[in-house]
Formats: sequence, structure tokens, C-alpha cells
Amino acid sequence: MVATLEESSSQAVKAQLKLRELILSGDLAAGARIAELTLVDLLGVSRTPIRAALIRLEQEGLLEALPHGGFAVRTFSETEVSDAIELRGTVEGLAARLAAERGVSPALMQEAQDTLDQIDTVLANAALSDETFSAYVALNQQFHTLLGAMASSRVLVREMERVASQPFASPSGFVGVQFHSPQSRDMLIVAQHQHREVLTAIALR
Amino acid sequence: MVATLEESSSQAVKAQLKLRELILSGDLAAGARIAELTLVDLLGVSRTPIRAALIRLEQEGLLEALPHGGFAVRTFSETEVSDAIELRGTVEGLAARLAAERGVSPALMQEAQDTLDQIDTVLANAALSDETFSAYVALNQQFHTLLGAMASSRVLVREMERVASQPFASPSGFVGVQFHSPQSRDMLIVAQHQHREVLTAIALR
DNA sequence: TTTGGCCCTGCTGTATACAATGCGCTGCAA
DNA sequence: TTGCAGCGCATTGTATACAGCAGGGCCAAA
Repeated sequence: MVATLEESSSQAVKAQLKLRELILSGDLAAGARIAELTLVDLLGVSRTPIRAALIRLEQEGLLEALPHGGFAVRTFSETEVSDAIELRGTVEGLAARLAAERGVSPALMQEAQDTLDQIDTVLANAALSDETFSAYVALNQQFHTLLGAMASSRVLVREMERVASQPFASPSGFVGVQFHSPQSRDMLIVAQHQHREVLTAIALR
Repeated sequence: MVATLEESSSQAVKAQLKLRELILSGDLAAGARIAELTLVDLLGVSRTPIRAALIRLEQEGLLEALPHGGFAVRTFSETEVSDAIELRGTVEGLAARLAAERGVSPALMQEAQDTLDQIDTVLANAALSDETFSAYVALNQQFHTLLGAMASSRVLVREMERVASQPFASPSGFVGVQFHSPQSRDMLIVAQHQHREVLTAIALR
């Protein structure tokens, strides 16, 4: 895994990270109710930080609160996934517009360009292996972070993080979407194309 | 007050509602750190549901987590407020587009039209009193809810709620913006104009 | 055999006790 | 007078104990 789980952090944050990992990796079945005591055994911390993590993940949209208490792993219909992708694109677009209006330092622009170049390299592969896909995810996230920095807006950064955390980018594929399939690669290429356009638009203001 | 604080609900939800009220009304100074024990006295519940409420409000964006523990009422610079407004408009725009693409039942369209008509009536007053402003806020919220319903997208509804909960619509005015001033009324009229355009666009698809 | 009711178990929500950490204050010394 | 060191307080983070409720299973009666 990428993040090697900071030792110094609080139990609640550790629990949140581990839980998110469990959800996104599919180790927790989608739609299944989550018993807190199970997580006590799984994560080795008491219920209190676990509850904090559950609440945060519910607000993030990875879990949903059940009517009579407790949480379940949220399931996503295809239209919901599609909506989330549209939403991400839209928020990104706003960030780009703000960045364009406010101007971006050349260093930041260069960094973004480099990131996109690296993504191009990754996507040059015909088939996406697990490693290349992971690399793509990391680079993509980096680009989004840069976009937030370019917009220089805490509000937008927050929102982009939230929107991007919706689990449609999960390699395990929640709703039957095969992320290793050629179609998904095409989708990524389209997204990359849009990124290029966004960046040039920012450069031209 | 509008919501008369359901007796039946959980302590955590009650605490969240009361806390939000305290923040938005300005009873808790912006930027001030919030001690949990203070809230125990204020709200009459133990720390556990209070902590849950604090976490949720932090995710909502009304509070910010302090580096070494605890929370503070979040402050907003003018650009942040402006960004939040832009963001809300953008997300609304996406909802409108989705609604247009997917089609909207005539009943829903009519309801939205009625809501906008009522807002027009409210804004017809030259100066905005507290009551008319409250009425505007309520109607505006109703319109947004309808917009979410028209988009028929849980994802968008969630996001619109989140974005709208950012405290730039607070009557008490956080960052020196005078919401009773003629300028703010002009802003509202502009927003209303955009709402009209959005709705006709949906009607025309 | 089926159905109704009761009990029991497991879970969440809440409260509280305990631990650890950061901050401020006070007092002493240079 | 000023700077530093040490300590005490306050506050958060964590663990655990307790209560209430919902759901399921089992037994008995029709």
C-alpha cells in the first residue's frame, strides 16, 4: 500500500484510514451493515475512535446511516456513479476557471504540465495493469491537488477532496464497472484530454 | 424558530441542530475555540453526542479542527465566501443540466415556478426586513431542494445540501457583509434572475 | 403444521471514568 | 527585571460500563 499508516497519528485517524481502505478495497461488502465490535477486533482500537471514523466516512459519502442506527457500506447505482463523475468534472472546471481568473505562478503551471505528461506516459500502455492503474490514480490525485492550489481556494480544495473521495475511482470496481477493461482506459484518456484543455485554458486565461 | 427541535430524535442530532443554530446565529464567536464542557452545560447532554455533532459540523464546514485537538468556529474570508457562492451556483447549474437531460414532471416544474414567483414577491420589497429575509431564505432553500428533486440524483442532492450549508447565507452576516443593505438585495435579485434562466433552460431542455 | 407471542441476544446510543498532552503560571535565579 | 524551568490545570482523546431497542429464534398452543 502507498500510505504506511503513520504511527504518530491519533487512533481515530488511523481507524478512518484503515476503514476507508477496507471499504475501497472491497473487503467490506457493499451494502453490508458494519458492526462496530467487528471493527474493534479488526482495527484494534475501542469503539470511540471507530465511531468517530464512521461518522466522518458517512459524511464523506462512503457509508450511509441506517434508519434505526448503525452504518452500511454505501452502494452506488450506475447513474449515481455517473453523477459523481460529472460533479467532479464540474467542480474541477470551476477550480480551473478561478485559477484562470486569478492567475497561476509559472512554477505551479509547470508542475501541472509535468504531471499531465507523466499521466500520458502511464496511459500509453495498451492495457492497464494494477501498478499502472495505481500510478494513474496517484498522478491524477496530484493533478487535482495542484488544481486546488492553482485556484488558491480553501473552499474549492475541500470540495474537490470530498468529491474525489467518492468511490468511483476504486480499482476494485463497485458497480460492475471493469476498471481494467479497455473501455475504462478510454474513459481515462478522455478525462486526460479534458485535463489538457483545462490547463491550456488556464494558461490562456 | 422554524424547527421546534424534535423531542424524539437522538441526543446527537439535537446537539447538532442546536450547535448549528448557535454558530449561524453568531452566539458562538467566529474563530473562537469551542470547549466541549461548555457545550455540556449549554446543551445538557454528555460529551459523547457533542463530539459526534462537532465532527459532523466540521465535515459540514462550519467548524475547523485545530492542529492540536479541539474545534473552532470557522472563519471565512471574503474570497472564501465568494468561492462558496460560485460553487453553489456551479453545482446548481449541474443539477439543472441533469434535470434538463432527464426531463422533469410538469408538477415539479410548476412547483418550482411557484416558488420563484413567491421569491419575486418577497424581493419586490425595496428594503429587506428580517422577516422578508427569512422568508427569502426559506423559499430559496425550497427551490434548491426542488432542483435536487428535478435532477433526481441523490449525489447531487447531498452535495447541494452540503454546499448550501456553508454559512454565507446567514442573516447575521459573518464577514462584514451587510445582508440588509441594498447591495445584498441586488445580489439576491441577480441570483433570482439566474434561477429563472435555469428553470426556462430546463423547460426547453 | 402453522402461527402467535415471549424471551434472549446482540447491537447501537449515551454517559462517565481514565490517560495523556499542551498551555500557562508562578517562582527562582542570574 | 527578565528569562527559564518546573509544575499544575484544563481540555481533549480513548476506553469502558450501562441502558434501551430491535430483530430473531424458540416454544407452545390451536
